[in-house]
Amino acid sequence: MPHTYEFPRAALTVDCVVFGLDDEDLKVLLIQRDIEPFVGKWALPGGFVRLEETLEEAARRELQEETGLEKVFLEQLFTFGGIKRDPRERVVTVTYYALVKLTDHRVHAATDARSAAWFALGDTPKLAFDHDRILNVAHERLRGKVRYQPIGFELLPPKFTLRQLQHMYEVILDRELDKRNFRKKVQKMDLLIELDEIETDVAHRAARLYRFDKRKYDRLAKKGFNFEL
Amino acid sequence: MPHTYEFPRAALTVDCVVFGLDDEDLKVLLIQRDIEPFVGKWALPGGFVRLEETLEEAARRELQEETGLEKVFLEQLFTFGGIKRDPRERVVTVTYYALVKLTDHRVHAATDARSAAWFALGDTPKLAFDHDRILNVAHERLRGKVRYQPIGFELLPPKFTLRQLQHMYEVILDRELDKRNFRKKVQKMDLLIELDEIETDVAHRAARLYRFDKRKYDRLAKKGFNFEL
DNA sequence: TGACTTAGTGTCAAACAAACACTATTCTAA
DNA sequence: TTAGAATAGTGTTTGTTTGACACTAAGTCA
Repeated sequence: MPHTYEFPRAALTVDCVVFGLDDEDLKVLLIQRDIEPFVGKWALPGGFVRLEETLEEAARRELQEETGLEKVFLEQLFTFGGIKRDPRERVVTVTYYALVKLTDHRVHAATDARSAAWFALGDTPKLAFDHDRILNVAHERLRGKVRYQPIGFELLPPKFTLRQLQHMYEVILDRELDKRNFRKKVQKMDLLIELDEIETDVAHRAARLYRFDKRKYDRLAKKGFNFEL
Repeated sequence: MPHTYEFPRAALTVDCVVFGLDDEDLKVLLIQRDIEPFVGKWALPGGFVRLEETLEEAARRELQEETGLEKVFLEQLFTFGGIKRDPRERVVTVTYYALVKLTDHRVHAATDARSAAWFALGDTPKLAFDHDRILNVAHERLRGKVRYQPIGFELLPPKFTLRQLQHMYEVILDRELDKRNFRKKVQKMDLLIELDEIETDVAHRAARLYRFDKRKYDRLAKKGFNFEL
């Protein structure tokens, strides 16, 4: 049990900002803390890094343990190392942001009885630690990155309509886009596969479904192609 | 001396990729290690984080101690947490990249007798640890970021010619730019202050000097202005 | 079958990007 | 002093991209 070092060491954690999208808003997944400090407060899912796992492995493990999520898009965000960010002792946290298809993960009773819930961005409670700040940084990163990397598709189901796609960008970028110009642009990129299917269960004319052509994108990206919305 | 914890902890370090620019190339500042492991090998300047300093403070302190550099542009790059990246034990490193005006810092005998030297990118020796990879990530980040944030000015002296500015972009982006189009573009941005001075000590017609108008940029950036080369 | 809802489509004008070449100024060296 | 070498500095044209803008088609529902 004792682990002794010549110099004092900071504790190392990972925290994840999980974004999901529904018909209305961009949402973030939070968990309610069941231990001190900040018992009862909402916080980002996360926890301590073990010596035998990489940072990303730690992030995925915590995500799975606390929210049940697996195999999600996950990317490192920033490392926060403020001296007093944890009241107990020095804790440095490596943060990640994740994008998930909310349709696949509607219900999320956390596996370990801790409660987890989706909150619309801009409607989140005050969070534990400096997690409000982390959430902010993540949101900005998402807004910035979505415009020049095709990560937005991670928020949509595999088959989607052009309207859903446009809506996703409108929500993230927080501005309206012109329907005709938007469609012109994405079609010209030639990264969408038009399917022989249309949406179902809508109370109006059904729209055509598309898939994102990831293989083609990866090929083009290697040759220096630049996705730009 | 004994610092004991219930669970084992990784050591935490910072490492810095310091970029400088001269008339020829983009350069990186390396130090030669004088302790194990990798004695004699070249490496990025860096060292252990102390409990009473933030990550950025640690990076600045190490930079000052090992290379004499102070008050440089410094931004967090990425956190590397591979399990075996240090042969001794688990070490997680938070990396930063710095941009310095090489003209101000031509000679860098390191203050603590460790030797430090500038290497042209693409002409660096094999580095200690995973520092080659870190250098690569930093180089890519610089290439990406220079196009939509006016950080390139950090590599130039306060007063510079349009030719120097263009050359800086050509070196970083690794492609030639059209002189007239380049000048048109930067002048239109209206972020350069034309000085009543021209360069000296050149064996040909002297060019006009300019300054980057940081105040104006900061004002515009707040209002959502987007620097794009 | 009429009303409602969303799908899907094209044109024009303005701004921007990319290609392109010559004259002007200063210094150097014969 | 003058010819040559080096870089400064400057506009136009053409094709491409962006942004504004409105109607018909298809399907659902009452």
